[in-house]
Amino acid sequence: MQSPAALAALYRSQGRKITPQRQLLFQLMHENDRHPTAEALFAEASAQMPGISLRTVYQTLNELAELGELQFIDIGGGATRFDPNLEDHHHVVCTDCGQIRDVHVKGTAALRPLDLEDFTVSEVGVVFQGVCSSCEKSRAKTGRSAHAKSPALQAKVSK
Amino acid sequence: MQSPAALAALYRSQGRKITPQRQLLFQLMHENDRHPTAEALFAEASAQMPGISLRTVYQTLNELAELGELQFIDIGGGATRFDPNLEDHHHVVCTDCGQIRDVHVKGTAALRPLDLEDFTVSEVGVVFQGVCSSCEKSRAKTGRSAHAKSPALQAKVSK
DNA sequence: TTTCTTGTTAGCACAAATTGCAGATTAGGA
DNA sequence: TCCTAATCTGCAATTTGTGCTAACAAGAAA
Repeated sequence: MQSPAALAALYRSQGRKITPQRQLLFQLMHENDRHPTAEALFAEASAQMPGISLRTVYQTLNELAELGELQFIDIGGGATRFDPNLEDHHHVVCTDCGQIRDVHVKGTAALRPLDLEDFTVSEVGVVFQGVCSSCEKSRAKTGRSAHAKSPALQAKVSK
Repeated sequence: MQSPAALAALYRSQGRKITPQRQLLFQLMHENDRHPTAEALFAEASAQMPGISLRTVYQTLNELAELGELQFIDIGGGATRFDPNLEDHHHVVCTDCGQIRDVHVKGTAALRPLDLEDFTVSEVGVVFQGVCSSCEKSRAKTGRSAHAKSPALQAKVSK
């Protein structure tokens, strides 16, 4: 996603208005690598602008996605997450805490769908699942099984 | 997912009961490669067993997932989809009609997360996005842009 | 075959995430 | 400053899925 200033220019060039709400959301999403949900972003925004509407957050996120300034990420767990990172990258999900991290991946160009006919592929997405180090630690302590998943991801992790 | 007969045996061995509802759902999911949503499966089941409850469909799908007999797939578009294919495979999504197809992929073992520390990866999932041949055709006819997405996937396709 | 116990089902209420709508508000040009 | 179209807010509605419970029915035991 571009800088707040660049986005403002883009918006103006399209006859869209620059409102305080949009400016705030531009700031909050710019270089945000936490993959927030709409609700999470709403919470952050509310702290700085009490009274801002959740509806406005959804609206703005949808606009930015239409403009190609951010991506939706759906990896199960209920809510859609938003990713302003426009580089060619992929995701790692901790099956314990639900945290999502960006990763660059080597070798995606060599991926070959073996039995795919009559289909024009335009994009490839890779999702790694595993356990982050902090969950690994708390797991060792509590002696939890490697298959125990966080409530957030329980039976929701997809391949 | 195992055959309906094998599943019945598995269920019995665990003290679970074999009900007509379960038998029907076992049949409908066995070797089903359409990746249905719970609602879609409910519709199919209702045709053969009027009165079956959507609640029962959800319940049975969750059971089968707990038993490791099927996977959940979340690729955006709202509803979770179910996949009884237990082979090591991946998915292709048509961004136009939302159809999901199974594919085997060569080269996944060579995928290397480049900037990933403190994380133990246990699984890798690959999703290809593109356009299936039938959508390609109807697209040529109507002259639709390559970015027009189906309502089902509109602004919901994740990487 | 009848009985009994316990797992299941159906159905509805409820919850979470997201969108539709409409009236009140405001950015930004005239 | 004024005007108008774009935007925002708040709420209703929608979609997807789960919690709960009374009615029901497998399947073991008698």
